[in-house]
Amino acid sequence: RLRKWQRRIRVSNATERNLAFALSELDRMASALGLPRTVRETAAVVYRKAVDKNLIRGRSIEGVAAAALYAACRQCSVPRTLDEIGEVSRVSRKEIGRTYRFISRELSLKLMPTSPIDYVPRFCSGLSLKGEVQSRGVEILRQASEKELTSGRGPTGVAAAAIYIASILCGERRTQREVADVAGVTEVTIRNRYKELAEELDIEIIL
Amino acid sequence: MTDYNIKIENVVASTKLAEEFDLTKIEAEFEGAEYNKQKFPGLVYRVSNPKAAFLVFTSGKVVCTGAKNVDDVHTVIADMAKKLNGIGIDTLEKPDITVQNIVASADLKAVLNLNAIAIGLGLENIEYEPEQFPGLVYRIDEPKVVVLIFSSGKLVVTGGKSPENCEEGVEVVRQQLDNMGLL
DNA sequence: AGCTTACTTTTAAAAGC
DNA sequence: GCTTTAAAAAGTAAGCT
Repeated sequence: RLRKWQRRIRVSNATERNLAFALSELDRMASALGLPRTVRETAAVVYRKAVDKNLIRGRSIEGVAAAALYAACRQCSVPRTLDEIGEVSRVSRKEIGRTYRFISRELSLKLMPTSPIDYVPRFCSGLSLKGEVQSRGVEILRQASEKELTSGRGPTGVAAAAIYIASILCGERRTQREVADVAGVTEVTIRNRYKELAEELDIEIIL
Repeated sequence: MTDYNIKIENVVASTKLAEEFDLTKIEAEFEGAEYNKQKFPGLVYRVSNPKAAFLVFTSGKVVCTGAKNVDDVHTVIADMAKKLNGIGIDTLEKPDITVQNIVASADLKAVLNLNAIAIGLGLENIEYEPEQFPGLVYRIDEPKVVVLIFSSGKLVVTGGKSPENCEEGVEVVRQQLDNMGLL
């Protein structure tokens, strides 16, 4: 029947229109965050899976798109915090977080919590620090992890503290404020974390 | 030796003390009572000795929270009924008091590796987002409680209906961590 | 730098939006 | 889903001196 076909076409149009909108949203947010094409493609895959499983019902396209992007960043080891995703989305950080938990569970993404190490390259380049400092920072984080100094602490804060220490050890000192601004944490957090790392890992910091 | 310092921190209970309440009258008679219908449909009233907070509704139902143990809940609710009677409001004779939730804290006395625990318990069974909150969230089916696990070894058990539920919850977590060699 | 206050998470009930 | 209550855990944040 003609009606039936018209309805299918209408649904199809709506579905395609929604998908197109979601993909443009992913592109817009990814561009604003300076994310590489691979991450956008990963996010698109996550979003399509969510659509295929009818996970959009009762949720906004923008919310699911933001959550898919958040998940994709983590899958690609180039994490952005919920706050950062929230800054380029119309949806609140709280809604993105709740949607992320939902699709993460429904799609069995099984993502490990974000590692502080994955933030090192981005933070270091934001501070114009060379590969040597990055390596130092990563090494400090590995030792910190072995000594149980990262459990329960914010990944960005620990990463920032490790970079702060590494920059000093490499003779390319960055101030706590500079590191704090790039990492999106307060100077107080850098101070608390770096003091703990320096003491527990026996690192001498001479200012 | 099996000293996990399990301590009940909060008990939430509900009951029906009357068929209906005139919250405006109670607000006028009880010192410190707060009632803003547009803000929240219940009247808020705090008491001490034992310390607790009440949410009183026009339906005659009441929510009691903040008590440190189940006995205190009964004591405070009985006191509340007396106070209501004191201002000329009749209350039901034998109110059915239901404990709805108990929050307890405990200490496994061991530093924990939350990443290892996340993998051990199964990423699909837990929630651990250190960027958001330092505790790992573990939902147990039997007893049906939620346990927050911290790297310090401290625990928070919530959702239980009885002190026993909380103790069982701690034991379940302790045993699972022990079996995985993470304690 | 420190102190204080406050928000993050979890849980449950109540009545209404 | 939100609103309101209380409470612990530990990390982070913000305001004030």
